[in-house]
Amino acid sequence: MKTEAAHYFSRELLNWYLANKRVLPWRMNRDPYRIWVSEVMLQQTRVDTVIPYYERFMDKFPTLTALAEAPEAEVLKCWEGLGYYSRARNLQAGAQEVVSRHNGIVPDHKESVAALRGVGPYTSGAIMSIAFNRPEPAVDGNVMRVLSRYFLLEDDIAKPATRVKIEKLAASLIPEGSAGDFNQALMELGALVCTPKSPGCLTCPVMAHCEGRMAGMEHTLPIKTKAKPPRPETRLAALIVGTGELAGMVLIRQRAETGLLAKMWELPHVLAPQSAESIIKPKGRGRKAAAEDANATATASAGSLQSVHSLQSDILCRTLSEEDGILVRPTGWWGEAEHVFSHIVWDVQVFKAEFGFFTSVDQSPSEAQSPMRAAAPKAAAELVGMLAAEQRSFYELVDGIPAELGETKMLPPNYRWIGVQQMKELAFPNVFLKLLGEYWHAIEQ
DNA sequence: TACCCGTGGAC
DNA sequence: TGTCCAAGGGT
Repeated sequence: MKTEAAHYFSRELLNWYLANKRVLPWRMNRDPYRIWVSEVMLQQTRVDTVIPYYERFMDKFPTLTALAEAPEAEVLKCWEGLGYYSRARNLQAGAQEVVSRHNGIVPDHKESVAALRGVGPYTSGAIMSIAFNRPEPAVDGNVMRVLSRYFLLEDDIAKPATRVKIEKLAASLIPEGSAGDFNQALMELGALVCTPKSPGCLTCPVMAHCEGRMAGMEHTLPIKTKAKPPRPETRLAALIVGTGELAGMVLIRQRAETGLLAKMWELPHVLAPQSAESIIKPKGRGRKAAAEDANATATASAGSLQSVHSLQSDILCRTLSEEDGILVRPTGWWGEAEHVFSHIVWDVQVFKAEFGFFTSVDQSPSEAQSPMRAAAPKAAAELVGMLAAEQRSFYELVDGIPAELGETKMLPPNYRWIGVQQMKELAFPNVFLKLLGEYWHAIEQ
């Protein structure tokens, strides 16, 4: 059953959309492949951000077959900077499924589309309605906000059950024969008028019967529980520069096939142990205050930030040898960068380092020669003490590596030396794109 | 269910 | 500067 208010809502919204819809590159036609790519890119991503990526992507992979047959690395490179990289790999996997299971034609069949990799309830509904005009709901954050306000729904939209409920409502509102336009109208209204912060009720085509607005609740709806704040992590990264024949090159590594930033390239880095992190970032304090603390502590003990950096670079090199089996020696602190994920915040401390062997025995740290040892903050003293013995033998090992072995034979399979040119071929997360960009720029001078 | 997955813009 | 959050899906 459909109430009078619902009829009014659907009609007015649809008319508004037809008169006000934006011109967007994925609205040129109703090619299911083009719709599909746009919907995946638009997941958790703004229209303005997506447009240039979409243009480049469709230019490079104009057809579903082209995408299915492309090297995965090229797809990932095309997605570089857009985030949520599993979307790119799942999209290609989905395209390959269409090739193998549906003769390369996106099926006009709800269950088949929904079964494709990376296609969930929203994307399935979007493809079915926009490309095939099938009366399926496509409920995203916009739709939940618009309908929560219009029908004064106080369900928590962060809960999956709420999306299911709103899907049923949205399905009941689809006007005969206009599923694609109506679903896009709901999202367009949410994006342009019924916005999260300051909804433009005065220009809203359905203001007259909006229950949320009539109750004065347009600013409090929708109800949404707050997300957990991201956990902070200090990452110790190595900018390992080549010497001799490898001068001008940098050592990078590729991440694992699953998980965070899967298959992306990066500077080698390790998680700073809690004990070391707490020296720099006392609990519950901001980074700035923490840095001042570190300064103050270090100054008081006649060491300075240098001592903290020395401790960190020792941990970095030791952990890198343990975890990846590569032997490097730090040559100094290089820089810092922040990287914010949905659930983690990285404070990346970058240390310059050299690979493999060292010719000068004088560079070998010892109790007497390492300023960091003598000057380490009290909190670090214990940790330094524990590490000292291992540390000495570690550097003795590093110093003993012959040059030719160090430079060529001892790279793990996921490690590569690159010059500035390979940056165009390999996909990096933004933080390493930025850091490496700064490095190439610096050595140009 | 509750996490895990990026990034940038707006306020 | 911090906070929210954007056309979500996978596990």
